[in-house]
Amino acid sequence: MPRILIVEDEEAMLIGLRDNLEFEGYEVDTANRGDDGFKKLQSGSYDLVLLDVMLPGMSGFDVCKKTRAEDNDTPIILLTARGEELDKVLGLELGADDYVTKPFSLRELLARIKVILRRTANVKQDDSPQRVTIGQLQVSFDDFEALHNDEPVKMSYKEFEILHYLYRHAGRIVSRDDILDQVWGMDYQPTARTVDNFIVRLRNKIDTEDSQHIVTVHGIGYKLVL
Amino acid sequence: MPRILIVEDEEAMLIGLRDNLEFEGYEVDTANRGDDGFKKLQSGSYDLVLLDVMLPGMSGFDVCKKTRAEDNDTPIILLTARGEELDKVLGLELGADDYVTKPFSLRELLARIKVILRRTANVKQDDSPQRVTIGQLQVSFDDFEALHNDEPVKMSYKEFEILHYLYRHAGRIVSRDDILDQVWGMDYQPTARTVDNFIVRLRNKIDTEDSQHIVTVHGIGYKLVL
DNA sequence: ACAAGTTGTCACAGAAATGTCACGGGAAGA
DNA sequence: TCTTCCCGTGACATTTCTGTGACAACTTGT
Repeated sequence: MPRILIVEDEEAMLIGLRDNLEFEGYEVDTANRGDDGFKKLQSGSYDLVLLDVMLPGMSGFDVCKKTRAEDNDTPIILLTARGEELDKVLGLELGADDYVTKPFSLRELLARIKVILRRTANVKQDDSPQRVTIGQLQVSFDDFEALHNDEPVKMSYKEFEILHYLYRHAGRIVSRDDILDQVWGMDYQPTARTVDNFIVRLRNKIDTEDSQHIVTVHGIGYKLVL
Repeated sequence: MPRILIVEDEEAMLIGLRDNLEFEGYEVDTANRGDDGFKKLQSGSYDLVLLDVMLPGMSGFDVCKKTRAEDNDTPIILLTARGEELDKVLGLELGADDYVTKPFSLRELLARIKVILRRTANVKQDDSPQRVTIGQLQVSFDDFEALHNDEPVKMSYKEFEILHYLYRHAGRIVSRDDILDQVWGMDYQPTARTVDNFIVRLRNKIDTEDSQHIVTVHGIGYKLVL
């Protein structure tokens, strides 16, 4: 099911949206500050974002612009209050995909979400697989391929899985247990030491002498910095 | 460079689109009435049309329908306003290839244009000779023929099928199960080992010592590299 | 600076996946 | 019926991947 991020500071609205979207079967994540939302967006792991304009930390407009500036194409629906600078939105310069004006009907919002998800689903099919840059590697998680200067780099399935997990949570700290649960599953789990070993292998392929992308957070876990 | 026709009555939008598309290197022609646009389309000399829905003279919907009725396959992207009968568009019954909802981001529109042009470019290529080069072989999937230095190489039906499947997904990884499902069908399926055997046979015919075209991706499947 | 706890690194062995081969059954054609 | 060609299988060799333990190097708090 598609993953949706809601960035909204008004508690009641946030909860209302979350519950309804979850009821519709979407996976929902939330943020109540603009800057937090932006960070979460950087992970690139959402299929769509509902973005309030008036936000503490960073305005929805800015989140939108900065996201696009990073070549992040995650579809964005802006939630604007009546009278807010609609011109900006309409002027196309922001890079948002759609917007709704508060107060809006839930059915209308849901319809728009569906339309956009459907549209992007099509685009994704046609488009070549997503390529992301991590350190000195160009990685495509879709077809398990990693390139360094257009030369393929060997990576095992587990290495891809771990890197993918780190990537989806880029910028955030993940514990060894998180990784074990996600990649190995709750049932069978090797030593926590095993994770370190994979980290070493990944580092050898990703990091260079002058740039560390997989950072150790002593006592807690690891963090992927893009 | 591809030729694009813009049919749009709103002056500002028309000019904005035209300038941007020209900047991207497209050849652009314009019309500001539905009936004019339709006439220009009849010449069949465009690679793509951006078609507004709300138009004087003839609606975009009608232009779309009549164009298709004339067996004219020029790709059409509809420019719809919010709230317009999206259902119709979505139902594809009109024969449009895609649509964007105003307000749309320019980057999105450009992306869609590229996708469609690429798609149709491929189709055109497919009409021409059906002989492809895979490794040291010249293969024609239509007449089940494989040549190596103009000498026919024996290949069984199943070998062709598997190679064809790999070829259609060239560059992407296909699992043994994918191959089994596609070539043998969901019902009867031999051992996964069987696939390996065919891979060996194909490799003997395709690969040379210095160039591997059928690559194994450990733990996942195989990938054909052209 | 020291001790205690964490993490980095390495080589190795068992496990799992793949490569390869030869053989038997079966279908199509002679 | 006999031959020939494909196909699928199983056994075995080979390659690749995983997980572990040992030890070095590093952090942290005292």
